[in-house]
Amino acid sequence: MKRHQTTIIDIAKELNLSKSTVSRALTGHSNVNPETRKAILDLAEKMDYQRNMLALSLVTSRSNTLGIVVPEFLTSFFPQVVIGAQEIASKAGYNVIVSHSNESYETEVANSKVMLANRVDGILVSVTKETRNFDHFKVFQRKGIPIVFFNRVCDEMSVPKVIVDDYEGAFRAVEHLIQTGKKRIAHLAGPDSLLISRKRLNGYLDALRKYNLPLIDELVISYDLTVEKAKIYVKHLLELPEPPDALFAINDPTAIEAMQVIKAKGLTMPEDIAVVGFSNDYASSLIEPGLTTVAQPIREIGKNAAQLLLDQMDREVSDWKAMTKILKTELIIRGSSSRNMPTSGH
Amino acid sequence: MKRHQTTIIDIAKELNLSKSTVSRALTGHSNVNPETRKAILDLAEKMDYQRNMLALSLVTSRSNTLGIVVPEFLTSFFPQVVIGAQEIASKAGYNVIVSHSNESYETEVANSKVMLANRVDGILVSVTKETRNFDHFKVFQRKGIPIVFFNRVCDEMSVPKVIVDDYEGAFRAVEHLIQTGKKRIAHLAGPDSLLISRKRLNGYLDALRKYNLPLIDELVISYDLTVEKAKIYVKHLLELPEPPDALFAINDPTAIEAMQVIKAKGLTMPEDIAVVGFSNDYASSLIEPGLTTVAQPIREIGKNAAQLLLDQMDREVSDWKAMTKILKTELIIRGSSSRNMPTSGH
DNA sequence: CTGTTAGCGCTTTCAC
DNA sequence: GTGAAAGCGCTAACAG
Repeated sequence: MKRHQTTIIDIAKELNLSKSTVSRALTGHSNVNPETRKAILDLAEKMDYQRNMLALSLVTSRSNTLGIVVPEFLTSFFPQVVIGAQEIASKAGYNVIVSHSNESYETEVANSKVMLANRVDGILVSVTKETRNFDHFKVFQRKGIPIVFFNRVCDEMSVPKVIVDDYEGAFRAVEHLIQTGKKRIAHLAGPDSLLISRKRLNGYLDALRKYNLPLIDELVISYDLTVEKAKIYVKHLLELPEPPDALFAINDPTAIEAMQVIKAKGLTMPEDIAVVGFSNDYASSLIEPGLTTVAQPIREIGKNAAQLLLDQMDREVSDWKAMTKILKTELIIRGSSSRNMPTSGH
Repeated sequence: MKRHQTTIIDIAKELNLSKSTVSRALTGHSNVNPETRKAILDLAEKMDYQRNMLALSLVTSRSNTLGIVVPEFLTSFFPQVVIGAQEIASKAGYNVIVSHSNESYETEVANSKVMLANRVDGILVSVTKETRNFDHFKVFQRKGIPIVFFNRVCDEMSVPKVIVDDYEGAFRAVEHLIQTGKKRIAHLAGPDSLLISRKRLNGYLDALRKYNLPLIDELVISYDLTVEKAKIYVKHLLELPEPPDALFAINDPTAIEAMQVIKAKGLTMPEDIAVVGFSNDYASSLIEPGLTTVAQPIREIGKNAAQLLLDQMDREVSDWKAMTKILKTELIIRGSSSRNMPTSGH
């Protein structure tokens, strides 16, 4: 199905001009006779002319496109980051192409190749839970294409990163549980491959330590972030001879799954067991009781990451700085951990 | 910042071959000496060669890219549609570029131009609530680029569309409310510009009619789908001299906002007022009581739309059929409209 | 099996 | 002010 789109040559022929002149008029160069320019612009409009960015990119060797590679698109987190990033990108005249990897390493590798093949001028990345090898991203560095990680970052690459104070946030969350009198605090952690899992785990551990609570091995479980496993492990925890009296979950979706299981068992929150999540997803304020959680500035993460990327692109490769931007979190206390709080609401 | 990416010429020079041979080896053509091929493939790998899709697209005049234009990215609806569409697209070897318009007509027009400039081979569109003029999409038709609408479709364009049985779904929802004994059923409708608003409104009206309930004008309100307005109108409804005993909302986010207002007023659901939404968003099962809602097969919408688009691309322009695919909805009854139902849960 | 050539649509010197 | 020509990276005839 061969279609023909209007080109500058079509316009040039129609007006008996050279394509150079048409190009100049269309791109707003100065050296064009005002009348010629007007004729060109009018005809272009009339013929639905739309500049071919592919050809432009080929000649300028910049695509004016940023790539975003995210691990999933199911929870509201990544779409929101994308909104933030897109806002900054389009202000700077860049288009954005997004790909999600469905938490699959293979797909992530394939997606990164698509970004390369489409000659993105830079990429924003948050890796899958399976990703342990980062060669497919190191290629970008070798080629001199700026890369910025956010949220789920690659520890071994020296590039800019945008994260939140995961350790601090986790510490405060667990401290809060301790201060409400909880003693057997469980932690449903993420996979060890993710830095955020390890950081949040460390926050948990240090909070216990600071308040001289013993670390109870059976109360700390790393899992793969799937809904099914979350359910299984929460059930397991609740059926222990000495079940936990509180649960700190790696993120809100996990915490919410936990709450469902807890409710189904007929236990009450926060008395029987208190729950704290991480992120402050939209659902956290809707569920009953409201979910206490460590709020992250999600859209800001996207904005900061995009800005950092744009900053790199203005610089020489040698000038790239591997700075890590750490955004603040805020503990939001709701009914899942505190009886004095509104049971739900915004 | 001028970077140089490996090209087939680099490989050709290194191996003392012509770029044609390199091209043939890389694209898997048959007529290449196995040894030469291996040498080429190995070197390409070693040099991080990545085919330049921009150049390819220029010569083949197909970009192997589908565009998706959605009105917003905040609710889970559109990201889920994108997941479905992307699944089908990538199976067929197409990349996807997504743009959201933030419910702004201006942005939508700009986004459609970006799609054109990037020479997408087809687009999937759901329009903003502001869109009343469709010229920016008609250009695609004129250029012979297939276009498929979904969810928020353009009524005046004769192209394939994927929707759900909005009328039917709304009718069943309202019928359900009537059957639980409700008599003063309000409807918080969407803007009149959207076909889905009108269809759902008609379902509402016909249900009233069928059961001989009077249409009470003050109970039907069209609004702009913003959170703030939802709150204001729900409050208004509740403060009427004769407030409604049920509310059918255009979609789940609206219904959920309504529920917050109702709870804040200390009213109980479903006794004081029953609520029904549309979509079955994730949050609907979490909120307390669970939200009765008309479930749509969200991901299927994306899959069907993408498939319809691919079908067009295999055909001559003259063969395009403007068929409308209507997917089934299902009424999911939860605690917001029925006391016998579980208060929440999946 | 491999090389040569033309051309996709555009910008950009360099002339005139 | 405008045109001619080169070239971005690649594929696809057409030769050999």
